[in-house]
Amino acid sequence: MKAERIPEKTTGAPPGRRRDAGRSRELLLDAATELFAERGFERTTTRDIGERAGVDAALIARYFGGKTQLYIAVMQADSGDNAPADLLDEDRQRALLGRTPHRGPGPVVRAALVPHDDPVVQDASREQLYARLVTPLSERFAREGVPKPQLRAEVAVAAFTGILLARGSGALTELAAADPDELLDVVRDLLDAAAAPG
Amino acid sequence: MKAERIPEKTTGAPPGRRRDAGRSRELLLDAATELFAERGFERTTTRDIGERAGVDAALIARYFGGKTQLYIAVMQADSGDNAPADLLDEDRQRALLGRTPHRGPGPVVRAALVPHDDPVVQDASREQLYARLVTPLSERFAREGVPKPQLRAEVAVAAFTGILLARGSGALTELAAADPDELLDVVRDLLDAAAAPG
DNA sequence: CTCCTAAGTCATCAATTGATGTCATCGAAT
DNA sequence: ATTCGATGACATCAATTGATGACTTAGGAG
Repeated sequence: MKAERIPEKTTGAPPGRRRDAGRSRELLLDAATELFAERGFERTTTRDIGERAGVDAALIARYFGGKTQLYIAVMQADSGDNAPADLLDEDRQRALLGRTPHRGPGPVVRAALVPHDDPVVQDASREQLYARLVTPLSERFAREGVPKPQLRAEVAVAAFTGILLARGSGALTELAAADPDELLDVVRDLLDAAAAPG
Repeated sequence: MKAERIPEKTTGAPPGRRRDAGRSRELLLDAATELFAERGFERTTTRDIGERAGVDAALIARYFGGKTQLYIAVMQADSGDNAPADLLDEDRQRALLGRTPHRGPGPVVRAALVPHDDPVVQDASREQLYARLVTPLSERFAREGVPKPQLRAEVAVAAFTGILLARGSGALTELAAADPDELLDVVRDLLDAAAAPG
């Protein structure tokens, strides 16, 4: 699996050094991000991550401290580029729905439905989840005078996450295969309804 | 489920026989039903099941053939009392939402979001899922002239299952603690929206 | 009461998995 | 070229978990 045979020796800047801790770290982080999104934390083994990254799995412990801390690192990276997100914004919906058909929700969103063993991780992801999705939506509902803003926000997040998870799981065939824009129409109907009681 | 007592050695009375294969089988089945709903298949160990049932875990292999077949038995029992269910019916929603606060979806519904390792189990639960929930809803949509009936039905099931899962996971506090009837109002808004294209 | 089968208990196995330690090797600085 | 710290490969450990088989015992048949 050491297929990463990049330019042997280029100029001064070494983009393809055979030994590069930073690069190995990145490869592990990327592989873990994918696998955690596809299968979740429990069903992803460190050996799987190492194999997909093309890096020895033992380096997970060295560079991150362990599988759990690697998950936290993935979560932090995921949080980095996603600021507080309005779940009712169409662009945001499209971004969360994602382009890749066979991939579940990211670590933070996933935390809404699948609790984590380690309470530290659970609290951290929950905090992110509320900060980035639930609370903004709840405040928006409150601003608009929607009756039970907090509950409605949580229900909307749960429903949306369920759709993401189902799309990744493949159990619901048409949902898994649906074109993103086509799916977006239906999802918008659902989420708009959360904002419009009665 | 049957709320039978735990065997008491002191009573030599017939109803609490100390050795009763049928009873032990039932106890294991009930305990497994609870635990699978609470934690899902993977995170439930045979030892957990045995402990909650008050029965030696080794009997799982004897009476069911193994953990996987026990799951199938739970699924069959779950399918038994639930005929094809209209997800838009309020009583049905209430039944699926359940009374017990801290409990996730049953094995069949759960299969919509969490794929199973064993393809045999996956197919069986998927078949049940479609027969009992997706297809009836899809046909109803088609009957009512809703545009993309199949996709809308799958999205509705995914959203509803997400809510069930979130309620069981406890990550979304207000959703987990909400009164069933209160929650039902919000859920109805969502599901009705699936039937009414924007 | 005596037996004998079904029921239950227990020890243990094999596979998986996360983690750790050791050792070889690369590669940059001198 | 030499050296030495950083990097990675590999073997292995300990814990978990599903499963199996041998042994013990209850409890009804005769």
